[in-house]
Amino acid sequence: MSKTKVTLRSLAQQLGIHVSTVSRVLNGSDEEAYKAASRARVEEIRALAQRLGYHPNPHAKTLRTRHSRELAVLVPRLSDIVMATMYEGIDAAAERHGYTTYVANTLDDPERQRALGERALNRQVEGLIIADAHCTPESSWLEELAARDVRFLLVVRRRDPHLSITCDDLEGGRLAAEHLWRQGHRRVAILGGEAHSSTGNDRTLGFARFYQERGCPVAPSHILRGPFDTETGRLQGEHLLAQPQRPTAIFAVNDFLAIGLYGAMRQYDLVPGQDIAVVGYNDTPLAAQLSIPLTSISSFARQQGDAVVEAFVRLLQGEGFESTLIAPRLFPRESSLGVRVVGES
Amino acid sequence: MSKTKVTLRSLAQQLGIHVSTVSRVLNGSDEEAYKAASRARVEEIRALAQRLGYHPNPHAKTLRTRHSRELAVLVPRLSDIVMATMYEGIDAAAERHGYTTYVANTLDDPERQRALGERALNRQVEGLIIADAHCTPESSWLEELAARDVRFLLVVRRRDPHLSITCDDLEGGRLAAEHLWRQGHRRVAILGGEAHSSTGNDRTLGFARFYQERGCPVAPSHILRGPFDTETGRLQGEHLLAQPQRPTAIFAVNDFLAIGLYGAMRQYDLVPGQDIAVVGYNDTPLAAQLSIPLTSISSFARQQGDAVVEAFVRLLQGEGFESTLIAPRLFPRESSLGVRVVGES
DNA sequence: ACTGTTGGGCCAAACGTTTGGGTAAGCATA
DNA sequence: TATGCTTACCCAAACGTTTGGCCCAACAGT
Repeated sequence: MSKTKVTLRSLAQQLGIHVSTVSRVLNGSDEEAYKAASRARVEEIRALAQRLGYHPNPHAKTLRTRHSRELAVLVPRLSDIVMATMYEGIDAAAERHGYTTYVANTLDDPERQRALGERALNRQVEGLIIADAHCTPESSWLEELAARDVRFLLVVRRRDPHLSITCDDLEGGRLAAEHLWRQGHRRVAILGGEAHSSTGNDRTLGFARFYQERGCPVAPSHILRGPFDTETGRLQGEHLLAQPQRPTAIFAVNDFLAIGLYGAMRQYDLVPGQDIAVVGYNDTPLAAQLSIPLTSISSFARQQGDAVVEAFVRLLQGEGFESTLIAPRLFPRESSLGVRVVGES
Repeated sequence: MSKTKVTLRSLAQQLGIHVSTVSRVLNGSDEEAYKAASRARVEEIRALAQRLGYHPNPHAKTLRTRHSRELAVLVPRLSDIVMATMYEGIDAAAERHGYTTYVANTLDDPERQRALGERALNRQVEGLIIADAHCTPESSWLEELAARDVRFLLVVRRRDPHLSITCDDLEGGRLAAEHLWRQGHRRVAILGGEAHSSTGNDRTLGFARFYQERGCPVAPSHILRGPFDTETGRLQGEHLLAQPQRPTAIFAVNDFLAIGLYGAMRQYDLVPGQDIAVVGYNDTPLAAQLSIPLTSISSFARQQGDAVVEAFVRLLQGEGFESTLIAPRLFPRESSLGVRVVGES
């Protein structure tokens, strides 16, 4: 095939016309094209480009126009199914809009976050999509970015006042609480996740507030914080179950914590949904497929990814934008139904 | 801060020297640098670059050198934990070598695979890492690539004779078989995954061959093929369990199939590891954390990702390379231990 | 006949690098 | 004194685009 690269110049040469004409024809609208060349020429140019399989060199284009049509995405880690799913949404939406994306694993480490973010910026990306923001102020990187007029958008995790697209996690926590409250659970516990993440905080807070408002606050000793993983779920589960006054229901702010909790319960010969009600979060594909299907709250990760890109292209086009909350939804399943609540109530 | 972009030229201007000198100093070795400028100058240039935070424009660099130091990675989907984990390995290794990677979800669709791969090539990436190869010849894209001298490497899934880095899945299947055979299982079944993927095929084949060689071939009706997901695992599990002569052990070629199988078993009031032995594959983090921990075979996905990048940089440096198999390893857990095998044996 | 206007282009600079050649000054050597 | 070798640079072209101007011919209007 094309022994030699097919470029704007090579096309122009073959047609005996100037490269600028070819350029205008090939990347403008019809209108632009017909302004630059006659009808016949336009046809001719397009046909040749088609036949030879011309593709503009994106680096040259970027160099010239200073627009790379690239976005960088920062995630804690891609092997987290929620992040991966969210990123799929980003990827698909970016593709629709002709953007390419880089993704970087920051391991939730502020230093790596900064380093990788800056590297992306040096690579001339047009903006940053940040999915690993910490709501605790260990780092002022986001503020610096804002001051430097770098365009960025937060997703999944928020940190006000920066623009973000997130699930309404306060509402999600409330949903979980309401679900359990309705079934009579009064002694409940929360596996609350990392304190630096708004997801863990908001879900915990939304849940706790619901019970609080009904005069039945969640015992502080029943609110556990820690990493978002299965191992932690097991550990914290063991801890809770060892207590004299066991909770009758446990809300885990993500499904992995819930799965770990399942494991802990099994050690105590307790059955989720039978002895203790369990509610998870994120509605991971696994939730519905576990032996005992897990009640979970969907945060619509894919949609979040989609939405953040949509927001970004609007932003890049100079349109305004405000932080957005996506409504969560609870999917009730066996793990939280049918627990007979006994005792004081 | 840097109101204006800091470029080679801007540096040169401030020092009153020529841009080429700055270039040579800034990106060559010490040797190169000292050949291009005096000791004092070198210091001066480096200091200024440092102070102003100079970063070369990668697009200009690529345009000029025709080397983008970018790799594209094609995966079926990133929300598959195995792929995500493998990609983390790629990402880390690429970072070490100063390469950047793009990743694209091809949804295991040959057309998308081709389209996204070609798009990456048009973006001037230096090579393709392909993790979604089909071993069935619906598409001859790989052969075309080879004919065009495009550099690419397969990972996770192989398709001979193209170069690949994969887990030794035949051996993995054998490992599973040996494990179950030793515990007396003679009536076994396989959830074999997609027929277009070498992973499913090799694991199935390795397993079946082991039993075959011992005069106890796996019944064809006990070898089920289909998608790699949990839903399929449940369906195929239900199918197997409904048969009059139930298998006493089931090998699922990935953990998701196994988890689906758990669900099916529960419907029949059968307990994994007690009534039927189950072995999965990939040793997903979840496997060990399930209520009934799942015996699984690690394919060391992360290492595969790491290795494929290492291989790629060697390849790009013109060094030779041969397809490599990574040894799998079986992690025995509760799901496959302690099943009393009764009946003819 | 003179003055616009428009259609159909061409020209050249610029984006930020890299790199194969200079070249002038200074010094040693023959 | 002529020659050669260093040292420390400079020059210019090239990578593939985009884009603000410029230009010439043909035509319309007055």
